[in-house]
Amino acid sequence: MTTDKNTAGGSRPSPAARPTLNRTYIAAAALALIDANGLGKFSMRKLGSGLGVDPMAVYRHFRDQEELFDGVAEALFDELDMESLPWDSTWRDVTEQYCLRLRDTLLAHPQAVSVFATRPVRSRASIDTGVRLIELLRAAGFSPAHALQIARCLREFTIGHAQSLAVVRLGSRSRSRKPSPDSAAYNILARAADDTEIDEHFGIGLTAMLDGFERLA
Amino acid sequence: MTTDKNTAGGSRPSPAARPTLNRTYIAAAALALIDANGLGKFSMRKLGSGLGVDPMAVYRHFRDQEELFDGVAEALFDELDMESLPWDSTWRDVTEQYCLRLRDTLLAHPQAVSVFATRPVRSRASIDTGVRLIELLRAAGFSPAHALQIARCLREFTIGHAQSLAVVRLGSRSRSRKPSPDSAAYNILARAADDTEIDEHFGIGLTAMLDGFERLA
DNA sequence: TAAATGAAAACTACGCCGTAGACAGATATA
DNA sequence: TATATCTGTCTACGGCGTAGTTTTCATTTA
Repeated sequence: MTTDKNTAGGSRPSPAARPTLNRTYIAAAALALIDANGLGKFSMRKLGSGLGVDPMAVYRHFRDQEELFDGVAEALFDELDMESLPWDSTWRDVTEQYCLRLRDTLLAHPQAVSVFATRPVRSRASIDTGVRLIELLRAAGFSPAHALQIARCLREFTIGHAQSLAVVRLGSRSRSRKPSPDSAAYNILARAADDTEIDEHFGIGLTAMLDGFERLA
Repeated sequence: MTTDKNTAGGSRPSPAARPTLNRTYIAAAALALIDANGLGKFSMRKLGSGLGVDPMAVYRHFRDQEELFDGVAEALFDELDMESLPWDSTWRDVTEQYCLRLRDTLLAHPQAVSVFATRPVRSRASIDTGVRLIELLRAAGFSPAHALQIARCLREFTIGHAQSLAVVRLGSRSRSRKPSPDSAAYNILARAADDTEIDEHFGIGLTAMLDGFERLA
């Protein structure tokens, strides 16, 4: 279709203009495309055209779209920069920073949150971080089982929160903000919702959970 | 293509065999299809064929696939049967049962969890339940803002947990269960993971959170 | 009874999608 | 130089969502 730049002969536009594809570069481009247009409008063809490359070129590096999305999730994890957490601080400090950073990073990519939420990240970096977190909790006096359970709970709450918030913030749905159906009870809800920032509760829930975990030590 | 049952004339297979389409019936069929084949393999055409109907017939009742999925989320909410919660018990009892029921219902449809997680349910029943929950928490001594925040936290943790668990349970990915990379630290994690049921932590996190909320009253 | 109405479902068709498979050029290895 | 490998290209197929149009049929009205 757009064969105007590759004129019949089949020579590439320029030799070293593009630095050869690789998984992380492609995954980053895919994430950018999802950020820009939403997951629903993503396609392998658009990715190829965004990369200035034939759509099938991506398949040299990823088996299929699913595996590419695994790569996108991995890219999101890498963006967390987990090594820079205050690992020498208290377990409570570390876990809280972990959650906040996870939340902020996901919310920086609201269109990609569900990609991250719907698959396990199994990269080496991810596993190492998990191990490190468990070790920290063990050192703080938690049993191995409790350490694992705490880590799981925090991760799930944070992702659930980010997902929910991303939905609200993107929210192309729901035209009628306040139908206000003459019920006093509903007005209480509406008023409370008006007065409450949509993300204010995360800190409260996190504190509540961490407080609750203290007594497991 | 499959015109063998409608032989040229165009008469339907049987007059009253199918009770005319409607939103809830179609949404239930869509949910069943998602349960059976996964969200990725769902298509409007398969839905039509599953209903014994032309694919375009569904568009009489839903604007497009997105709106159909809204209907699926609503069907999931209705399955929660929120009216039957122990509304006369303590706030803690009610909220705990709410979370457990939400969790169980979502896990009964692991392939559809992300449909529920990625859109707000705005049906009358859903809003009424929300209002009722807020009222209950208010009556228990929480401020309107805190009531709302507590409800949001519990919902997000529960959905995040269900999503995570659904991913693990379906998990067609990840062939290598235990690569066991000779690290003692890793072995601790692996051992803990072996000894810890994958869903055991939900109760712990829920209790921790609810304990933490007690002090807000 | 017969004609008019209107909703429900079917049919047709368009452009986009994921990706299998064969191929071509560049680069590394012998 | 000969050969293998690695990367990106090209072609093509079947399936997809859904816009636009037409058909069917139950209901209403004359």
